[in-house]
Amino acid sequence: MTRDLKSCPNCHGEICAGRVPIFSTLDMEDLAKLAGLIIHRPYAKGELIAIEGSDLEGLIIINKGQVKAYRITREGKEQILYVFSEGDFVGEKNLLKDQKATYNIEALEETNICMIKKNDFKQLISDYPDIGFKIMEELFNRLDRLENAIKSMGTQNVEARINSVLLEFADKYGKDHPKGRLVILPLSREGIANYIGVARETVSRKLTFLQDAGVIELRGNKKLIIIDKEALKQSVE
Amino acid sequence: MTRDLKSCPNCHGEICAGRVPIFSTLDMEDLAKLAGLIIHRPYAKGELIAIEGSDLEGLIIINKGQVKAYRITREGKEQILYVFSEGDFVGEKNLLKDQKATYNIEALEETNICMIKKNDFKQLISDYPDIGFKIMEELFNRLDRLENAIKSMGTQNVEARINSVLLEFADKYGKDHPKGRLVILPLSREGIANYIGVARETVSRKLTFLQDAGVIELRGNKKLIIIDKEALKQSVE
DNA sequence: CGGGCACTTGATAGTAATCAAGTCCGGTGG
DNA sequence: CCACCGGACTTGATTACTATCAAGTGCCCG
Repeated sequence: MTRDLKSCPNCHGEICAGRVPIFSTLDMEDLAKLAGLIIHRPYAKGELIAIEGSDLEGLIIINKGQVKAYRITREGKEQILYVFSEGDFVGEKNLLKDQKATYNIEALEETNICMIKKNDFKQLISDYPDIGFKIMEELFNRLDRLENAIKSMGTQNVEARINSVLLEFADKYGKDHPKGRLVILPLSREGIANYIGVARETVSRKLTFLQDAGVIELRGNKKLIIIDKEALKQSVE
Repeated sequence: MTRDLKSCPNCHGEICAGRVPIFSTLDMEDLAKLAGLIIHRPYAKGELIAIEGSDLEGLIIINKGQVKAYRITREGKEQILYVFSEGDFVGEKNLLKDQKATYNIEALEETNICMIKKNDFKQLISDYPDIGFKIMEELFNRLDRLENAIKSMGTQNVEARINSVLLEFADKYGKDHPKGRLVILPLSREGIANYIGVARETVSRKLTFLQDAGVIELRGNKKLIIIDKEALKQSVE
């Protein structure tokens, strides 16, 4: 993060900030002011944007692409906590406390990020309480997801976990399709396994099981079609 | 929550608000103003403060006592998400969105709460951005705990889960003691089991195992002494 | 002193992890 | 265009762990 942060060629500051939900309450004039505070930087697939235990200079906003936030467990396994994509922010925990990053952030594909320095951002929230509310709203969503994840992880219910991750991806990365909803998976089988905390073989088995049950249709390794969304929802709650 | 909210006999508004971390940046004058907005209410042990799916009128602050926040899983098991005690707040998710409560809140003992209505609180944050920052800080802490919980739940590592809950309770409910740290457990074995998502028998077994290993010493069902804190920390990370 | 409740302890069974082969697919080079 | 190669995925067999079922045991309170 201490490397050269050059302006990214793919986006202009104004557009970038305007696309982000947390700034949706700002008008053009405010956005223009904000644009000056933003630093851009591109990352290649597999490149680390932040490393657990290192310092973060500010808030990171995903402008294009996808990233995963993960930790390595004591057993050496990767536990993915979040998958973020365009418009999401990350690194917020370090805004208030002078805390080190609590997880690694890695680009899952070619990704452009915008960064706002800590103090600039704090000032921004003081000036525009609505931005603070937006941040809180997003934090509530994350808490919600984690609370749900814990509920399903607690009950030893691997099936429910797979189903809810499929529904989550259907929401974020799905397109409508004559047979149902076509989902382009941001993660490999192993990635999904690391996300929901099971072995990768188990993911394979459960997915083929779901296919046999007619709930989904696998289309190679990166795509699948959700045919019976209700069946997935049902077993989640 | 729509029942009679009477002023509680055990506390005066000013003191109540002053004791709460999120209001620590307010001076006496502001606290006095705030006091007028607060509604008090006592709850008996076992009484429900909020029910999943019902409306919440505002932010709840625990003034005295302890509460648990939990959901019932599809298998009919209770999944405890949080244990809150004096100075903690809860019900924040409903402040911004007009959302129903996402979990039940139940008093674990005789408990007094303070409540601030939604709109009053939003106004308060707009007027005092520092309160918003305090709230965010606490939300970050909760995210942290949940992220850690997921990490240890993902790895099938029941021991790590027990150890981290012991460390958590040692922090919040522990007192120093010649042999180590005396912890007064807010939850029964079953409660602990529901908190970390295992069977209650497993909690018993692991605790006796820890006692045999000389790491803790059980003192009846409600108290224990942590003798070797480092051993617990070690296996958590 | 007796009853009830929470906790402990033991035996069994189920589920997912792990270990171990295969199989499929995309890419590369002939 | 086809054959080969490597990586990711699938499938199968075994193992390990925890849930579940089932008795006990101890403690608190009347």
